[in-house]
Amino acid sequence: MEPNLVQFKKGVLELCVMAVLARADSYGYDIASQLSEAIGMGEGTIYPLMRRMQKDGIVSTYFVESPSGPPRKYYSLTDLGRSSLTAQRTAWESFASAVSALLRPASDDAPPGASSDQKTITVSKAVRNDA
Amino acid sequence: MEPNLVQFKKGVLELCVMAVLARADSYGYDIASQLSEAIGMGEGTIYPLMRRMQKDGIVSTYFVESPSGPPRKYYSLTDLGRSSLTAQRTAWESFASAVSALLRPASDDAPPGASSDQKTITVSKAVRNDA
DNA sequence: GAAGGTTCCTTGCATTGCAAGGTACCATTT
DNA sequence: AAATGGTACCTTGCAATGCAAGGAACCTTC
Repeated sequence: MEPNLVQFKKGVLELCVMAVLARADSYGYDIASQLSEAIGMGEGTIYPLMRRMQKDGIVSTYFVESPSGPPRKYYSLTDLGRSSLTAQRTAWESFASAVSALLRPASDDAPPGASSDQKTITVSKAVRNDA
Repeated sequence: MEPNLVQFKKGVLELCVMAVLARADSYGYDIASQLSEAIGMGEGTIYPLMRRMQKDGIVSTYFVESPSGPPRKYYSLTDLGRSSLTAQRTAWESFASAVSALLRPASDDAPPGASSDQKTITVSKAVRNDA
């Protein structure tokens, strides 16, 4: 994954982790692998993240022996985690659509109920004298 | 805007600023106002950001007198800025669609050409003993 | 001249993703 | 049995960066 995605990844990680766990319980190394493929998350990121989420009551943990290494620490979404997922998913969707709206070039940004401040600046003829 | 969006805002700001400037040149205070409405960006954020972008050759600046305050420092996308916008827009779209894919619950995540590692973990019967 | 909006700016704080490094378990190879 | 390499856990330090809070200057209105 190109390194210039770095800037986008911030903060959505928790949401992605919750999404992964909503499908099935999983353990750190595997979550990291999945999210490394999907959005380029590094492994070093997952453990602090998971600890934070556990501290916040989003996930609970249990151990399961691994056939190929140290015991796996599985994470499971709590009820709080599930409701947090719902909330954050909504927040993400609204955020993403706001960004998409910004991204589309036309100026049809006056959907029904717009605030109608005197927000039209009309840069008319700005004299340039930049370097 | 709810404070729990904070986590999503990171890093996309530059893209949003470029999108705003692609429509029309603008000045810090106004960009901040627009993005404050759209995605909840704080004013204190814009000035370091703009300086960074100028240093990186993404924008150039020129001053225009204001009828209602100190002179406005207008920002204009450079050619580099325009191509950067294109690139980052693409990156954003692919990132956003990756997150959306994660977010949709079904497990149809094996599109043509999947890597086919032994990636199927099947949590089968994990014995829970969490606290 | 006080108040308040506009417009620029800075400093300090806190969050947090990442790279790099470390430990340990297990199986296979030499 | 030593070495290798994959799995799986973890930590430390760095760097980026969004924000709140504060400040200064310009302007208009009361």
